[in-house]
Order: sequence, then structure tokens, then C-alpha cells
Amino acid sequence: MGRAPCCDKANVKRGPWSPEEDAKLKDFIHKFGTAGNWIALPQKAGLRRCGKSCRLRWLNYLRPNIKHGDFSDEEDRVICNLYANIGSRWSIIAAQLPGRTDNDIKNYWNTKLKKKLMGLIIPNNNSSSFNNNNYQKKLPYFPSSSLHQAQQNLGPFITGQEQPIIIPSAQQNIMYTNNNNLMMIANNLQNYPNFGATNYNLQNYPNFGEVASCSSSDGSYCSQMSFGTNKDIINIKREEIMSFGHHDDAIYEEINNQQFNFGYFGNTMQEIATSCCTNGNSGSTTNSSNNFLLYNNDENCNKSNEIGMFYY
DNA sequence: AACCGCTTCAACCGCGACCAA
DNA sequence: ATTGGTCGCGGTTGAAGCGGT
Repeated sequence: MGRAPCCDKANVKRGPWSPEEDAKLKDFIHKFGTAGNWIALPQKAGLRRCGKSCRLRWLNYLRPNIKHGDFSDEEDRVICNLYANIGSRWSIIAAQLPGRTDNDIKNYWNTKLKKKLMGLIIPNNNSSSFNNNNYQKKLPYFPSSSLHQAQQNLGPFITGQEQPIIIPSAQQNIMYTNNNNLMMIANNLQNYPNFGATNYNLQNYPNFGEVASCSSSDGSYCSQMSFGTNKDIINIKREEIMSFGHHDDAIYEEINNQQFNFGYFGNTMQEIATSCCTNGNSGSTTNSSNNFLLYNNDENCNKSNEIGMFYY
């Protein structure tokens, strides 16, 4: 048995509000306020609407000082920062942006801001070295030049020269480095306790390359991950590879006479973890913490110079 | 002009929190 | 302590608008 409806659905109007209804609601609230009871308000105001609908219309549209229209860079920054820290707590985020409603911010995030951030890693359609349209749709691919441009476009989200930045961490985790070499996107690894555990069975992804090891020392999430590639098969410049996607997108591709390997694991967009498969590189987390380092490997697959640190 | 697919955003819905009786 | 009514939140929906073909 479900919950009792809050109003008589058969006798209330639904859908968009007419100017007359808006005027009635505004007029009533200006004269009497909400009288402490939204459920009873519509009847008193002569509106054939559900009380909840009245409340929403007032809070999101009719009340004074509501700000509509474009969000400023500063507002973008506030939303990103708060989303990174508290996730989709829209009402709390809205409280920090005078005139903005939680609904507005939620819509803005879902339809624009998220894409704006994601767009920074969309393959460069002008890239002459990667001209397969299908793969372009599936795979982010970064010539170092366009990545550098993307980094520039990050603008206010870049916080310093040495530290990676984190946007956001609650639901979909977008990770950046600002070393102009690598950029990664991944869902929050901590949401996927099996990440790094053997049941990901990386051997199922033959094109992943030679996975050196992928283990979890504390059983909670990936605390150590390393991967290497067979340098005789794969030839990828570390500046020019970033991959993520569905496992069945795992491909081996030859581009401009260079062999590229894209590795994946995870079955759905929600399960996507990161892979970064470069010539003789390996990655490992440090101290069971929420970051990992990516190294160059030397001829013998020993770590040489550090490429970058990633937070998640 | 007609159709189609995509995006936007106002509005809806259900659920948990809260509060008064 | 329990119950019932209301509020507020966050996820989802769907109509409208828009651009491409």
C-alpha cells in the first residue's frame, strides 16, 4: 500500500502555470503569506492546484529577487567547489548563491555545467591524427596541443602549478592534472569497492596490455594499482593517451602508423574506472590514500620519472 | 515544410525529516 | 512513544523549443 496522496489528484490542475494563476498566488502570498500551511493555501487562494505545486511555483519562480539567466564564472566556481565537497546537496549550494534556486542550480549542473567540464576532454574534432568518427565519439583522445588548450580553458578551476585539482568527488568524479600531460576522468573509485580486485579480471581485456598487478591491500578500494604495457606491441606517447569507456569499446587501433592501445574495465558508465595505458608506464596508489601516481617505466619496467599524481 | 533528435527547464513525484498533538 | 500531517529535498519527467536534414 502506497502513501496517501497529498491532494485530490483528480481535481487539481497540473502542468504549466498560467499568468492568471501566477497572479492569484502572488497576490495571496503578498496579502497573507503562506499562512504556515501550503496544503491548505490553494483552496484559500482560489487555486485548483496542489499545495506542493504552489510552493514550488512560489519558491522557484514567483518569489522576489529570483535570478534567472546565465550563471557567472564565479557562480560556476562556487557550484563546482561545493559539488566537489558535498555532492548534489542543491539546497545547500543554492543557499550560497543569492537569488538562485536549488532547482535552477540542479538543472544548470545537469544540463550545462557538467557538460562544460566534460567538454574539456571531448576529442578534438580537428585532430588530424585521430580521424575515425566512431572512435572520436567513444574515446577521449588528447593530442597534447588540445589538452593544453583544455587546461587553459579550465580557467578558474586550475588552482596551482603543482597541485592537481579535484572536480567533483561525490558522484561523478572528474580528475585533472595541471601538468599539461595527462587528464583523466573517472567515477569515484571509492564507490566501487571491487575496483582493483581480481573480479575485474583484467585478463578479459586482452588489449589492455600487460597488466602487471592490480590489487587491494585493505580490501576496500584500490590501494595499489600498476599496469605496464608490452613495449613491442604498444607504442603510445604518454602525452597523447587517455582512455575510458565501456569494456566492449576496448580496442586496438593504428593511427598514423603508430599503434595505440586503449584499455578499459568496468561494464557500465557507472563502473568505469580509469585506465591509462602508455608505453612502459605504470601507475600505483600511495599509502592507501585517494591518489595514485603514474610513472614512466624504463626499459626493464622499473619506475623512472614520475608523470603525475591523480586524486580521486 | 516536415520530420527527427537533442537540449532545456518547469514541474512533478516520492521519500525522509520534522513537528505537533 | 506513536501517529498523522506537512515540509523540503533530490531525482525524474515531459512539453516546448531549437537546429539539422
